[in-house]
Amino acid sequence: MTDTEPKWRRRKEARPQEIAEAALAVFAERGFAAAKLEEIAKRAGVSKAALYLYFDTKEALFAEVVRTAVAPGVARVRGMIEASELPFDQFLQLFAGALTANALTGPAGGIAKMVIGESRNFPQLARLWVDEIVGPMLSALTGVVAKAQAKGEVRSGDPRVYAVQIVAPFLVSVLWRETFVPVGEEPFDLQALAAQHLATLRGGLMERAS
Amino acid sequence: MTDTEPKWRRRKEARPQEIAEAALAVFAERGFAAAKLEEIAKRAGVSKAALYLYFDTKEALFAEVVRTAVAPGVARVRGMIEASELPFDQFLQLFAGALTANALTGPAGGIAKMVIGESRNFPQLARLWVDEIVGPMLSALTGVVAKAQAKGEVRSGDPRVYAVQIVAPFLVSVLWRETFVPVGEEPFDLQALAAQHLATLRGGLMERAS
Amino acid sequence: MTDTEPKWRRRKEARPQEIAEAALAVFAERGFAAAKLEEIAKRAGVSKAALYLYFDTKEALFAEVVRTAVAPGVARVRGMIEASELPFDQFLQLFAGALTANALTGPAGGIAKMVIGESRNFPQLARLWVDEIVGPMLSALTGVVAKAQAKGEVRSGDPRVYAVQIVAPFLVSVLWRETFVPVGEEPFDLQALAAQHLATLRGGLMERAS
Amino acid sequence: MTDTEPKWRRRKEARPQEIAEAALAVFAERGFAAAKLEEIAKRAGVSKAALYLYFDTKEALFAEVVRTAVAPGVARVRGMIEASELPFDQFLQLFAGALTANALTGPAGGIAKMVIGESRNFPQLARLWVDEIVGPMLSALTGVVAKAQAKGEVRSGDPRVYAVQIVAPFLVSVLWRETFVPVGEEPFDLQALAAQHLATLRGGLMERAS
DNA sequence: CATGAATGAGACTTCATTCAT
DNA sequence: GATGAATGAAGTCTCATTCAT
Repeated sequence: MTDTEPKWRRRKEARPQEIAEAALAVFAERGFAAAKLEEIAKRAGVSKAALYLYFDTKEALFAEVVRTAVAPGVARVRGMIEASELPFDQFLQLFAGALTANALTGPAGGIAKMVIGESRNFPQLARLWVDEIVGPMLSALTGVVAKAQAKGEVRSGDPRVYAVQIVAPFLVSVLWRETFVPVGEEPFDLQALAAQHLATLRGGLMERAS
Repeated sequence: MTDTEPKWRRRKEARPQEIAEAALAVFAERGFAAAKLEEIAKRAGVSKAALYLYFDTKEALFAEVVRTAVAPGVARVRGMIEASELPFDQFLQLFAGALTANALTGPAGGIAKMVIGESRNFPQLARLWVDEIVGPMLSALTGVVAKAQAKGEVRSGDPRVYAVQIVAPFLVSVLWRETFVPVGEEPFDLQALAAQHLATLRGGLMERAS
Repeated sequence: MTDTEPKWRRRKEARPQEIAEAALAVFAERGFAAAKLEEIAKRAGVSKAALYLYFDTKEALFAEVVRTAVAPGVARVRGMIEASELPFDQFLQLFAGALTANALTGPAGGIAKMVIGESRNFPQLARLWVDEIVGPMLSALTGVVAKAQAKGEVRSGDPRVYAVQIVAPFLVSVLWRETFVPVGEEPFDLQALAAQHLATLRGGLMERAS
Repeated sequence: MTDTEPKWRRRKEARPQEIAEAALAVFAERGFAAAKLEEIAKRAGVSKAALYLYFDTKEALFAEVVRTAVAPGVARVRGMIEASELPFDQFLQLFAGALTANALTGPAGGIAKMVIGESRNFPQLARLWVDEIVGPMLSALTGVVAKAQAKGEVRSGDPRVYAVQIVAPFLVSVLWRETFVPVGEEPFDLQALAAQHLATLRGGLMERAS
């Protein structure tokens, strides 16, 4: 009745969220099969059995967690698409800035690992990602490129390939961070990489032949 | 008398290779934890127990398989390094051609998945790969870029980042093939991608500002 | 409503004890290697997996069980030592009485078998027993004998050997019970053996040469 | 044809004997279940498969080995029985001497361990030993004691118990050697033990009360 | 709601035993 | 006769999942 409970006690309503976060972390680190519910429970500060109050199976928890992690990304993609009215050069800058800000902080790396690593074991997962995230993102980007081509801002060529060229270095450096930084390798400075990448996209890698 | 199908055949020399190949396939598909020795054995056409005649543990089999898959790659990297005396433009062409030829056929995608997916669970594996493959490859490429910069062939900028920019689209399209093609997505045409990527590297993505 | 026999019952406090007892019995009968966890579990009325809630490995269970069986013995040895102020003759009687009472009822025989049979495979076990049980017991007995020698109650001679002479028949008859009685041999009547043994110790086996 | 073979090459006829010896050693050290055929084969210098040329199963090998180890003992027991016409005092001396000489060198300790440790798993083994060795030996000794009692050389009392009293210290010190000496304990000097034991049997442990 | 206790299914691994050479 | 190669059966151990409190 009265508020005799210590103030730091977590709210019941927060539980599913806390569990999902713990699960995301563990799945991202270990992969699906090697992740133990026990560890997830411990990190979430609950008992193993409690997980089943909120999720039916390990698989359901996994799917839910990955799906949930998608939501913010989706919104951001939509934003990018809307920004596509800008001149292409400015668009790129905006886009790179968004990627940098997000990829730096967020759990994107861990999620990417999971999707890559478990796609064969969970085709639904791959599908979900294609449908909800990667596909839209890639089409949007492709569309922007195509539009820019129409406006004469971008050279001719397969716009889908251009899209990959734009995104790939960011993805690779995030995977690098997840894979090799833990064993002592130098991470990439995303900020610097973004700047240099933009410059290259603008003018090529090589000195003007002239 | 007639060929009465013996229960098993003696093939000491062939077996380890056969097992390693089966293991590579299964590990690449499932990841370490989800791979079952039973399936590896079945694909190799031997009993589970036979695996232990050639490998001490599942982990040892995994490590060995991933390590072995490295060898051809190492040789190729060496080749690239030697090619570094060429004009940078020609070098790029050669390099892209080599990647294309190899990444198209080989098990590179599956191996990449394994390394990315299991690096947290097997840090030794990540180390091995950094030390033996990725590290040398990246340094070699970085070195070539730096040399080209000294000769005025390449713009100023962090050569390590340039190296990533060069390689990233190839890596991403291989991961795409492993991850999303199995669920019905269109693969990338590496050949075409290579051509367009080289063009972009040469002159930038965008139309000359004039 | 009625007592619908739940699949299992919660008995946190009782379980470890129950398991330990079952394990002791099975180990004593079969030895370490031949003992199957399945049988231990069945006798304890739990599943195989439940054993691992209380013990980390089969080996740990074995060690723990043997170690635990030690405790009462230790106390008894201490008691004997305190009794050492008695005249030697009375001491012997007390000692034999204690051995008889214990060796008759307890699991001593089974434990002895285990220690003897598994000492090579588990040197730690042999050490534990020497340090905690056999060593102290033997030294205590040796000390009592030596003291009695000093008081002129016992003939000259190696007191450690006297200690063995005193104990050996009891040990042998317990081993006999464990080894040959199950195949139909007559057991020894410990009570009678104790009486006759004491008499012999007092006056020798042979008629006075006169 | 000609004797070009190195002279140290083992004869085929020696094989079974060599295998049996190796097996005895391994069984004595490890017990039946923990003994690995691989180790036995290695010690005998043959392949695992070769064991099956001479013995049908592991169990058969075990039984055979233990049975074989019996033979010399049987002969010795017969000898003792024949010596039973001697005055009891001299008989004891002879008997103790024989035990000492044999128990010191032979594999008796290991065999005793095996019989004790595996009697529950191999009741036939226990039976065999009772029937062939322990039983005859004990009856013989009991008989000698009884005869000596009839001649007034030995006090009244259960002759079977006397037999145990006579033998027990020897048995215990051999078990001690097998069990605790490997972990660093001092062995008993059988010679000295024999002497002191005989003295005790003659005149008791204690100073004449008078 | 929450959890400690329990379990069944399944994985890796070992080993006595057999087969083809 | 001898052996290297192979296997089936079995054992230890793990873990997602469920029950009783």
